[in-house]
Amino acid sequence: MPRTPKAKSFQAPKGMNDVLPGVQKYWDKFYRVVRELSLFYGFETLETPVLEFADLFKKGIGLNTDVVEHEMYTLKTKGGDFLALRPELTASIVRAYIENGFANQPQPVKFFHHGPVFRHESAQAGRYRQFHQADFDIIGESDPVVDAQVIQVVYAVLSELGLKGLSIHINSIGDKTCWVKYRDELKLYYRNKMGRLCRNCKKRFKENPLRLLDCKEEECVALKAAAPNSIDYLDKPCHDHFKLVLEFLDELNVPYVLDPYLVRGLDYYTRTVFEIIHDDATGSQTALASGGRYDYLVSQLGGKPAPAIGGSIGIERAINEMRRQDVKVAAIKPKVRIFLAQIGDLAKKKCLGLFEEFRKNNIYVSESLGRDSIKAQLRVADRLGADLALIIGQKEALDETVILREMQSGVQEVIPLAKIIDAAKKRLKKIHPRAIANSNNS
RNA sequence: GUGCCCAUAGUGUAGCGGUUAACACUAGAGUUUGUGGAACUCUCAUCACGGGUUCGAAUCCCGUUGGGCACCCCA
Repeated sequence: MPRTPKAKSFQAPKGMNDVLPGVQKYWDKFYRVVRELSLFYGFETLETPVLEFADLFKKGIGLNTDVVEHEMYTLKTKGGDFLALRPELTASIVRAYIENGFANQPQPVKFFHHGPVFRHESAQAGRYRQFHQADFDIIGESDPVVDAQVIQVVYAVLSELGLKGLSIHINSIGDKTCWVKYRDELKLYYRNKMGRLCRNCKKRFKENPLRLLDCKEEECVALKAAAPNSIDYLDKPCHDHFKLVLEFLDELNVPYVLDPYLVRGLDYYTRTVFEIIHDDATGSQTALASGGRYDYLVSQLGGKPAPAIGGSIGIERAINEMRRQDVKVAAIKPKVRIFLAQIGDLAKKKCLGLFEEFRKNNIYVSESLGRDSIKAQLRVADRLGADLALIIGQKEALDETVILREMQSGVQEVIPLAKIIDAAKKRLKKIHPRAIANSNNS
């Protein structure tokens, strides 16, 4: 049933947020870091549509996962297509890989992808209905070294952001052959303990015993302690693979914790799975990033079989953590050197022209052209911390002159309009002998 | 989807059944009209929305919406 807000003024839909100017500097920082590292590690940027066929996710992520079952935004188009707002990036990346014939390029292919994703769940701190992910994926390579590399990039991004207290939780959940054995073992273990399991877990026992290990109910956690580990049921190839991943991580000197009970909520994972977690003082943990290997996904979505691994960072979570840890981030905001003040329409016109000229000379100028009172304009100039104010009044506009005022001292001089750029440059150089006058940033 | 808590100017708060809804900061206008930083004056809230109880509601009750937390799940 359709519903529109009753309130007289509109609000953003639940769980969807405006990113206000005040926090842009964190986003800028994030994108700067992530772009730099993706280039350095050889990931090529890929962008995919926000909407995909709903089936892509049903098939890719798994019908019985919460993400697909309860959290997907779906819609039917006029043409009758069933589309969905992407709940994650991996399935789209794989689709793009197959559709654009990347299988015929030198393997592996390394993609960097970022953008908004959507999940219809109840919003709370660090959990939104629209949030952003940055994804690193390597498709077409099974060597465990790329597992380590993906983990390394993701970890590098978070630590380059200045985040402290990160730990990498890692596990291997094996592949199809291991699962058969392990699932049986789990069922065997839990069979006579059914009575002590929570309601959800009773369901899990039937549908997906692996998820029993995900439960946080006290009873279930207790039972879990003695449950068989997936690691013990890895077959030889999976075991060797995992062992090498860990050895590579040792070599990279990234801190990790073996977490035998780490299983992920998406069906496509095989072998390596990981989460990068921040533990805060109160003991609560937030996953800032996660990922894993998905060796069957490409073929499952109709491509020529290709092994793959990926990791994604929750951008909002990373940024929230930066703010919580009080990471110092400089705003990308040019230092205001010159302020243009005017009185009268003719003067406004002259200011408009001057504005362009300063821009071409790479000098950052500011203004408050909409304000008519000179007093109010100078107040703004002062607040912005401008070094110089250039004032064009009615008289100056007619004379083709400009008043150049040094804000600090209040000393003024009348300069011909034609010479103002040079005069202003010279004056700025005097005020900031070391700064390069034509750099527009401090 | 479940449970608990919350909602007053842009921000942070006061108000606890009867007030011109208060205070601080911010913002805008101004203090004899062409010059900033101080001071002062003024301006900015249909008290989230809708309904009810009451002579009277920001204040009590119900619903909605939104926010927070926990569960669930996840980034």
